[in-house]
Amino acid sequence: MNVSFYNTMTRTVDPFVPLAAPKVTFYTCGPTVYNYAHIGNLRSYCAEDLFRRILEYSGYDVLHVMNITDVEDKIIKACLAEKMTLNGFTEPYIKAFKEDIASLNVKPAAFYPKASEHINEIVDIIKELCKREIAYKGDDGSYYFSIERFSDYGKLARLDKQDLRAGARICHDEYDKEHLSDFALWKAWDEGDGDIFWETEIGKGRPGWHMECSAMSIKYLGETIDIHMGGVDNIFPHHENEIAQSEASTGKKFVNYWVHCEHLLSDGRKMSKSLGNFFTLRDLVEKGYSPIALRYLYIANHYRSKLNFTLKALDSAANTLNGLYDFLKRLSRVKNELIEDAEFAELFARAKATFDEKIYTDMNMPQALSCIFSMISHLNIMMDKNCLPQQQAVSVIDYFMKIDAILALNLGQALEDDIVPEDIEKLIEERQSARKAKDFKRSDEIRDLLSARGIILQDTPQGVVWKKM
RNA sequence: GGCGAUGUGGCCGAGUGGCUAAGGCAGCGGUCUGCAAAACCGUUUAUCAGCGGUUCGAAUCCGCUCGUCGCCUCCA
Repeated sequence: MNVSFYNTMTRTVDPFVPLAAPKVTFYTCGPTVYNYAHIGNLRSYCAEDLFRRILEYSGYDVLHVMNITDVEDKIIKACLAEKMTLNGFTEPYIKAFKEDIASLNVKPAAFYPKASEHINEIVDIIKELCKREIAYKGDDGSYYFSIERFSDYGKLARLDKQDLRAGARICHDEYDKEHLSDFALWKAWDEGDGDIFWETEIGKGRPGWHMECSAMSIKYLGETIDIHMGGVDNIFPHHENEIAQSEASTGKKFVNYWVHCEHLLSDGRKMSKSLGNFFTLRDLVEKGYSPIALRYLYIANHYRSKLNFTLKALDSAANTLNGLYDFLKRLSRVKNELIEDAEFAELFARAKATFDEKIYTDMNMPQALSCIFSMISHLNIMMDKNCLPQQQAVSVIDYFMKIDAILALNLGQALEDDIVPEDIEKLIEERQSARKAKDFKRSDEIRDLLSARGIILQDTPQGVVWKKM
């Protein structure tokens, strides 16, 4: 199956052709670690994870690198205010970030390079850009990239250089640039930076924000990579600048495919603390939501559409997820003998083919899931009629386990045999005896007792089944 | 101010020229049950922000209006 997806550079859905199949080089912009990630940030990381998992599902071998921005204005300010070292300040947030994405079943990247540990690589690129006379040193000792001297500037965001200059906001503190839209590659030290600086061949200071992604992408993945992904708000200036720095210094194309994830809104607005619609994953977990329900909410919506987050939508996602678990449990209890059923085979094959087609066409998870739910409904009817053979139920379960490599919704957990404490087993038996004897007072007592322990009983025609609340 | 995106049933959201506008959640009805619950089945609610236009035909293309969102120097 051929994979295709929307490339921001071409603005079309393009067939994916990697440089050296089956290997795929994949770079994503990571967090700036001065705070906890919010659920808008996390949406991007989940979309990237889904993207990677789909590529792997289709047979590619993905080498994923995600940078960690640990040198930046806000970080420096906070560090100095709290009188901490850079690492001392950022490490807890890096740890929290990795915990957050792990709880969302985001696969770890192969490398998480930090800006602060790649100063040499950054300086080398700046030196190269100076040698090629594309970068210049300002009077303050900072280095800037001249967009005038890079003819392709603006090709990703489709901005015109003339407009950029005309539309740029007035900058009061950066007189040293030749043009307002030139951006900093290296920021010379000033008092505001305290003891956070590096002594290098190009002077005392720190890297500009855009440099790290160019340096790390080139170092870990090569001068030209297959895919670079991130949030839409990074298209300009961040990704545009990455292209400029990288291509101007190597003379080669930087990235073949650019993929961007849309924003998350909260209650129809941009998230902000003052509106009370600002959430971190930790906030939601405190409210009793499972990170996997949030993951479901993310992947059930197309990555290029804005997603309107509400607690009601998250409730809905959690309910749907429980429905999936219930369905799998029900399948696992099917014990019928094999009977020939051409209808099932056709239904199942069609659902699988549709699912593949949808995920491989610009990662259309909403439609892929839609076809899965239609199949579930058919299979439930077959189970209602007692005409789904065990062998087929098992093959459906196997399939769900297989696609969970993409969905990562812990579907396997639904099938794990819960260990029933003996006393619960006994109580269930006692209740059944009481019911037979029509001692409903006692049977209801037991039901309430178990309910208080978080056990829900289901009296089905096939017998009593229980599940945890 | 400049550029761009978007507005689909109670909610979340697919669908970008043509079968009866996916799917999920909620609601309602039913099956099951001693009664419930859970589970499952069925199902009500949309002509697609408003107005105008193009077309044999539009949610889907064009124009205007209104709302929301994003980018325009470091925010996923």
